[in-house]
Amino acid sequence: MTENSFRESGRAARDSTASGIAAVAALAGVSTGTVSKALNGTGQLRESTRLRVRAAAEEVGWLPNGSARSMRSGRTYTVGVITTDSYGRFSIPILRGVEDALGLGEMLCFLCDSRDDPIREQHYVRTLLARQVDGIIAVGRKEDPRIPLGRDIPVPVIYAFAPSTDPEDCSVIGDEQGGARRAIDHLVKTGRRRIAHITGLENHASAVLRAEGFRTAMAEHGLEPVDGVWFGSWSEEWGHNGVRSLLASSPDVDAIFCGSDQIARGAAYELAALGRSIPEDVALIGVDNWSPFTDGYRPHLSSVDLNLTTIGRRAGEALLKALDGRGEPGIQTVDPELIVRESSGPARRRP
Amino acid sequence: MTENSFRESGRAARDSTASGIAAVAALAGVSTGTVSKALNGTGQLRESTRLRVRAAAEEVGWLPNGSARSMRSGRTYTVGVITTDSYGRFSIPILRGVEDALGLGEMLCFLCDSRDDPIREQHYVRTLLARQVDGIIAVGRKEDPRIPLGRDIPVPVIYAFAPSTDPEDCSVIGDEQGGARRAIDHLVKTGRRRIAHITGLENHASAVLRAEGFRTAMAEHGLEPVDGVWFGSWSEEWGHNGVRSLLASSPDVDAIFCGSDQIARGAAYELAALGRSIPEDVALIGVDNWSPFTDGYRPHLSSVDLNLTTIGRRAGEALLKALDGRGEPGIQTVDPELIVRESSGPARRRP
DNA sequence: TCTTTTCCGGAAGAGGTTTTCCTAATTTTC
DNA sequence: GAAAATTAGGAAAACCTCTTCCGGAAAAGA
Repeated sequence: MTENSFRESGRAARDSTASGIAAVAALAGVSTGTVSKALNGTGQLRESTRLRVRAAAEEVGWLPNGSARSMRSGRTYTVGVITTDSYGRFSIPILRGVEDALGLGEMLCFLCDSRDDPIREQHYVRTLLARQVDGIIAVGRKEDPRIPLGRDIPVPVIYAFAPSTDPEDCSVIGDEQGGARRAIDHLVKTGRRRIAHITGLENHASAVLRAEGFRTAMAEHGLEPVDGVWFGSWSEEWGHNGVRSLLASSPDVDAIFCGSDQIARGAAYELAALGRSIPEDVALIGVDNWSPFTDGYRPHLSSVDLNLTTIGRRAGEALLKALDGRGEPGIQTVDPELIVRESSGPARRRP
Repeated sequence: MTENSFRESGRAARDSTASGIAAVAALAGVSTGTVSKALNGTGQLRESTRLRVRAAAEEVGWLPNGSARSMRSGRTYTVGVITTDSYGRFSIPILRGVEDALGLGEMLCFLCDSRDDPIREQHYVRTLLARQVDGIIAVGRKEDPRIPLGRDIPVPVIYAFAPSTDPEDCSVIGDEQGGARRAIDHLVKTGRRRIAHITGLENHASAVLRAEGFRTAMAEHGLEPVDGVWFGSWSEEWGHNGVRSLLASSPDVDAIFCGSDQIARGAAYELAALGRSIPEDVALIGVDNWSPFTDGYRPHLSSVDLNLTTIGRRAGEALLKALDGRGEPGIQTVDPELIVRESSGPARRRP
């Protein structure tokens, strides 16, 4: 160090206006090429040189210039995430998973909210491509399949939650039917037989798939659904109204599988108001595992967690794979999980 | 057009491997500089040339290379958004506002979730700076002031929701006290006198500020708070418990200002269970205007909306200003709004 | 001491765009 | 029809980093 100080100060003074790697080079008394090698651990350098350069970089507070790097490497280590939902409740955990997966690759996300507007979406696709993103993840809000982002997109595209209608695309989605099956299996295993299903909008794939899963699982256990399937809306209020109607027509129901935690919360309050205790008289299971509702009040609600964060993580991983040339088309499903809480506890022993 | 076709095809053939602007230049039979001018509307060009170049760009599907552009201009038209919250309920609307503001400037957001971990936060700051972001927006989850992102950050930083402790920084926050005042004013104006306040954690600035606003507003109306301020947690369950305790000690309360919609929803159910009707016996107002809770069931809840989206928009605008050299340090507050719904409707006429 | 090998580090170019300067071509003016 | 004025478009540099190719110096071997 000391024997170099003359050279260092000399160069530094001579070239003190340089910025970026050149400033580091000047301070360390080496060429820019050497700095690059020292900082990236490439090339053949004396250890002392490497250390000297590192120290110089530290001193001038050097940070790599991403633009310059991308221009050379052709990669930006950046992905675009387009969500059709205004980053609603579903996009958020998915985003988190995406970030988890991409963070490992030192990648950053551009977040774009298309607000379900095709014009905005196309605009974002162009903007993202102009910024040379390495890939794009399209996050949906519903399970309903969606039209692909576009033809001839020169980077990999992964669809999360809402799959692409093109089977050649890569999509990562939740397993709605599996979730319903887990709920029903659990209810049956804990002794319930008169099971009803109150769920959301009939024109949502999520509701339809859950209902299918419900019917299939019931059939497998040799059970008949109580009063078919009650479609309504995704609101807490529908939980109240649905339960009221249900109990009026089938007062002997002993379990209700609800299409969402909001519906389940409404159902819980209404059951209490009608004098049924949970879980002794009626067991309750929701979907989403959304804590403001599952843990809002007693009893805490059992719920099917679609593992949205995992969906996001898988989508991120799929993208990394695709960037690595190992992309696999097709639809990948993520296993849901049943979170058991008080509302599906043991039934009152039949008298 | 026709008289140029020879030249065009000649150049195109000779240089068909070129990419980017060069490919367009070859196809249009002009130089790259001319293409740049034609596409950007700069320089002195014949209209026919401009059109020819545009057509060529269209034909080869040209998109500008963001990296190259940034390298020349020094601007990336990119901002980093660091949220301390896992993009929770508060960050989301703020983000939306940010995007609204920045979209006008054709800017894109890098979204980073620091998860309240200072190490992660510093990591993201470095990463963002390395990517040459034009600015950074730090989004908080609570109103509690936060330590600045760092010293010597070479780009403007705007703090949203959680202000910076350094008054020289630029922060955009909500007006908690103003929100409380609006709620109380409305209650008093509609004839309520025995008003209580049930709110969240005592060590959250949000709760403390709302409580202060509550006390001040009450004093201004010459009223005494019923039973002081009930601090608890931010949960629906606390709404139940708080109301139960409150009614036990002060059964003549005629309005409750709740620190959140979740608390208010719990309060609503408990009041109903105790035989008080809303709003005839007791009026109810929450904070957040979070529709799953305000519109969850009857009665729909009145609520103070802190206008988070506006906070985000203002933050974005402040950043654009700062980039324009017109940045203003200090704390900027955004006006809240009281959304009146059924729960604060007219009281039962006193017998 | 001279040759061969090994090791360090420098010079230069590429990547895509914008911009400045400058020349050539066209139009205007007398 | 020639000189002046204006306009159109080309050439090259700059932005910053990484990488390839090479030359020079030191070390090792003869």
